[in-house]
Amino acid sequence: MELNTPNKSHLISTPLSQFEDSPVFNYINNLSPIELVKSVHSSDQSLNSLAFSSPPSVFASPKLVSQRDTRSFLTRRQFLDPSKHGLSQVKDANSTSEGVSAAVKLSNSSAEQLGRLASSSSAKEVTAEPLNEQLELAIELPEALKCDIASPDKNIAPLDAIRTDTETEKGDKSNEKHFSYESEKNLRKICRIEQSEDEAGVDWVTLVSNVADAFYFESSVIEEHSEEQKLMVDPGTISFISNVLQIPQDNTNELENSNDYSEQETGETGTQSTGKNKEADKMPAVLSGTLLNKLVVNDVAAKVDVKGKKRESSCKNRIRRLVFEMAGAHKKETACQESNAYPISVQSDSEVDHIEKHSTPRISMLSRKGIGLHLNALATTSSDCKVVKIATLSSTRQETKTGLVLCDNEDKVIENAPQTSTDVSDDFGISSPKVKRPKMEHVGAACKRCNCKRSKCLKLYCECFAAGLYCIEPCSCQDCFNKPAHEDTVLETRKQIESRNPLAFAPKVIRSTEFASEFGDETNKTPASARHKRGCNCKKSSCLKKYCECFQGGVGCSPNCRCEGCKNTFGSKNGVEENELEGVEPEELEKKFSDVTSRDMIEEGEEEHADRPIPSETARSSIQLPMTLGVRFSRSQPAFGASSQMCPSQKLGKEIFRQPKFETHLQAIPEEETPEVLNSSCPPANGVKSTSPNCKRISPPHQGFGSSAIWRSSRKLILRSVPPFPSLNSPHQQ
DNA sequence: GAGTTTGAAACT
DNA sequence: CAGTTTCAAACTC
Repeated sequence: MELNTPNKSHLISTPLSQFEDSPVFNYINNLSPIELVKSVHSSDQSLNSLAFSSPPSVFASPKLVSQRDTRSFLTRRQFLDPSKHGLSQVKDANSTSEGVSAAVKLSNSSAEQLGRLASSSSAKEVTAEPLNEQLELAIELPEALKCDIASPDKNIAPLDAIRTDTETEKGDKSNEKHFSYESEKNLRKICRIEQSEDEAGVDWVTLVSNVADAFYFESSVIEEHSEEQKLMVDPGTISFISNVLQIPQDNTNELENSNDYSEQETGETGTQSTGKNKEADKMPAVLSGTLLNKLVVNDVAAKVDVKGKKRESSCKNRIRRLVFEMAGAHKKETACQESNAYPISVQSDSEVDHIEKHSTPRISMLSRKGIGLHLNALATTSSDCKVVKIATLSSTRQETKTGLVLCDNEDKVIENAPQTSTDVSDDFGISSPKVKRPKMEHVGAACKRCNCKRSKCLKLYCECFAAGLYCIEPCSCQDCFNKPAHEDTVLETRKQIESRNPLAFAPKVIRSTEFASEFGDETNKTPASARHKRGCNCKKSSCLKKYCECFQGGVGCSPNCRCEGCKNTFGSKNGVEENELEGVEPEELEKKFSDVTSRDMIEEGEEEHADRPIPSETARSSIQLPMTLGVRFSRSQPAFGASSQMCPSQKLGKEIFRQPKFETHLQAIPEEETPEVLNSSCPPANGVKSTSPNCKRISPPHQGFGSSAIWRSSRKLILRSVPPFPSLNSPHQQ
């Protein structure tokens, strides 16, 4: 089923061979590796890649350009094969910050790049670098992207090295071939993903064929229309495309095994591809652009061939659907978890193992991908989740603009936290066959199609908007502006809302299980481990219906709740207090109070905590208190994303370090305070997290999470990755 | 599917 | 900050 378009790829490939034969090519090959290396700029291969993809976008509006750069970059990665990516390695920092300039450079320096490829062998060796470094790199990568690649990151170099492995092969191949090959590969991945994830019976084959057609079409037309198309492309589309491409890749990675590192990283650098490849380079960029056009801009791009248009439209819908479905699948899992009290473990053992093995690369991918996952969407199931979260955050920042993701109603993410977990797993390619969304039914329930009529889906009333998702067809909304076509409006609105409440888009439910799971803690299984950030205000539902956000999130009510007659089955405010307080010593109580107080200070909307009994969770060691304070500061910062991101990560790290004790009781303060994003990282609601066997395992040796030391390292990474409060609003922010 | 209930979000 | 209104989901019939 893989690809129906072998012919296409074949056609495309021919030019490459010719290219290779060209004198220029030979010349490049003959270039000494050393020289080539000089040309290389470590940090910014990615930048270059971006530049390649984005050149056309230059003409577009500034926003678009910036977005495209990052997005296109991400997209490219996906398309590029590990083998192809080699070319990209070298480039780096120099090029970058300016996507356009970089692009120009690329074309000019193609020869150099080719030479680099030749020299790649040396670079390839680098690949061997320790995973830790890779992780760091991966994490950092997002930052770099955010920065527009301006700052060359040393870290990046390793990635490049990794990429290089495949480069040698690439060097020989023509860009076009790569492109075709990649597209095919991607398609295959998609198909696989679908198969694995989607049993629903989507017509993947058709989708694939369509996609392939689209690509083909593009390849043929790109040169002619690339610029126009790009200009016309809707910004939202770009994100969309990136998402689509990315998702498949991730999944594929899993499926495809070991090459994750090479692939992922290669993908990044690969995009740059050697100079030879101006054309080749273009291809990925073009693809991204064309896809966008096809998907979104069909209307606009009248210039495209009729054929292409038709395909585009079909592809568009399908692609979207694909994306969402995938996301939805993840969501489904999460949803299931939530609804069922987390019957489903997010990750199977195998998954965990896989993650461990490949966590680093994946993380990097995520960050690079800029999947556009909203913070809300972010969630992690296991320790890996932590990393993932970070990556996502970074990615979000990178993309700067949005974080918005098209949401398929069917698969709509339930709620931030829960959803995220699955999403993340998918991103990582974690979604192993085993993991298949156990409960589609739940998913359906979890997935909500908004039905907004008066809010235009631009207010938090809209679930899609609140979740950082774009509305899609399944939605029954009226006068919807929450679509890629209105990205500017959406971003603007989001910005406004964030200005009012920086955590408006943060996950509402904070879960402490993450850490606990890592520590092998099972205590978190109890709903008490998770809490609603602000608490509910129920008066008539007794917190026994979905009207109650706590209940809906599968968490017990906390002292923060102002509910009346709370009977929350996940843990009533009173019940929790009683239970937790029982056996607590006076000292602990004091501590709890202090924690609560600190918490209150930290949390914006929260009120009255002091009055209320403090849950045992809150009570921790005296050490915690300081931590909390630290978190607060971070939170005070403006951008929700930043605050959430920064705070949580910091908190987490601190907690981990300082309080190993928490293994058993990690929940309390830190959790609540932790930014939603972080929280979300944990498996959705209830129990998924702690309950799932995976959680225990989660400590990935690979990443080093297993040991506290590792954690430290992870922490470092996290901190790095977290930019100082990037605001979603400013797409330009890098 | 229409109408009601509910509580969060938005507004004043 | 408190009170009120608006809104859309959740729920009921």
